[in-house]
Amino acid sequence: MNDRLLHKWDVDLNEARKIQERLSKHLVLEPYTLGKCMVAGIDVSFRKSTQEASAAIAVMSYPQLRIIEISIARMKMTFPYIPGYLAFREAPAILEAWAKLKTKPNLLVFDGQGLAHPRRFGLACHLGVIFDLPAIGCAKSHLYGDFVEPAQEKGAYSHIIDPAKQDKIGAAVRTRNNVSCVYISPGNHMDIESAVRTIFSLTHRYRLPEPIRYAHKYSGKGWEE
DNA sequence: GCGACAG
DNA sequence: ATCTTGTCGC
Repeated sequence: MNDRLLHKWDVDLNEARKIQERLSKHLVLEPYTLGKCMVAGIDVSFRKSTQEASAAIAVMSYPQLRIIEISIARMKMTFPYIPGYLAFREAPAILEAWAKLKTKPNLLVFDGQGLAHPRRFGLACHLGVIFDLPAIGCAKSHLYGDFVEPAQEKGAYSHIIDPAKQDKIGAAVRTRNNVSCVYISPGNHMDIESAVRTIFSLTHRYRLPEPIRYAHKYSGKGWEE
């Protein structure tokens, strides 16, 4: 964790944008090779009625993909959902769940965008930079950039292009036959091809990679009592 | 002004 | 994301 880059989350939109632009200078895009490690799936669910957020971090061993530890944290949410600023809504709960985690993972998979973002700094980049760990954004829907629909067969993918600079910022990926795409982009210490390759390695029977499936399952399980 | 818009 | 039952399709 790079404590020097921690900042307040209760800010206005102009300040939030400046924080994204400042922290994005710390992004490192580089090849990543998946090997024996601890991989974490991270997801947050909400309760509209109580204005509460529930973050879950599911740590799994790779390549066994067995659950090693689950950390859940609930808290009041303050920041609204604004496309392009998801980190300011979800990060506080994620950081609290992280603090309670015994097993610190060395690869992070987030339920949201990474580089495929208007300012190239989605949720996966923001927390990937703060944790200073390899991170991947794995979103269930598209936010920013142009792409052509990949073939329907598992394994097919096409690059997401930034309409501003015309360069690659991610990929629309078919993880199973005849399912909708997932949108993959680098978070930190990761390049596009490494991110796509890694997501395929973490995906088995379902559309979403295993760490994300478990994180989603447990984030919605923090409401009992 | 119009359409798009992670969770 | 959340609020919700049954229901269409492989």
